[in-house]
Amino acid sequence: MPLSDHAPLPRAFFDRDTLLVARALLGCRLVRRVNGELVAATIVETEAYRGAMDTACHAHRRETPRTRAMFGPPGHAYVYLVYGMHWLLNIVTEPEGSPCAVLVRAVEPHVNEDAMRRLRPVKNRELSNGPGKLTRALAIDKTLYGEDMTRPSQLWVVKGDAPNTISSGPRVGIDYAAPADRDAPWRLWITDNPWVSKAR
DNA sequence: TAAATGATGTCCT
DNA sequence: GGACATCATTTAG
Repeated sequence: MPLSDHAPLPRAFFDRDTLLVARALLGCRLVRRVNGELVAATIVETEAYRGAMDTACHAHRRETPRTRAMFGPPGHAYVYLVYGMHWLLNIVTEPEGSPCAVLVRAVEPHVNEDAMRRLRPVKNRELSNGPGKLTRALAIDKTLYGEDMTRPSQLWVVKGDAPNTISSGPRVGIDYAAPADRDAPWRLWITDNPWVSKAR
């Protein structure tokens, strides 16, 4: 890949309405440098978590040590553990003080799929068709909490091919949220992409 | 200090 | 379709 393809998306890209960023991220490439190797995967599914007013968002009550990154400037990673075993990757959006983020729910291998398979040795699309699966395949965990993803050091995002069609629906696994937030179609995916996670 | 609870994945039937 | 693994974080007491 030419060097220009490695230029990270700038902070301004993330400093916008979260739903807009969640859309714009589809087709972009998540780039990871691990063990001296470069790996890239296309983002095919995202979810928008829209801050204090969104009862599905971890930051809707107040700032806590865990959610600190979401209150900070856009373009940083918000990584956390769910169910005691899975790391999930979010990218912080909107200005500092507005605790919003986009959850990356599924990716399609693009460059160096072998490295991903070594990190997560499973068959076919099981590799990265889910939020906890892709973090395993890209070696993303707590050590990347708060990482500045606008710098090409360990984890960043580069422009990709814009998808033809985008589909949307309710977010997954947020039964605890208020009905209006549960129903909001803030889960976005590339229509018909086979790497999209299975809906509940 | 203690208890409840997940922005999930895997294995079993 | 359902059970359950597994633990950091949060919230209650």
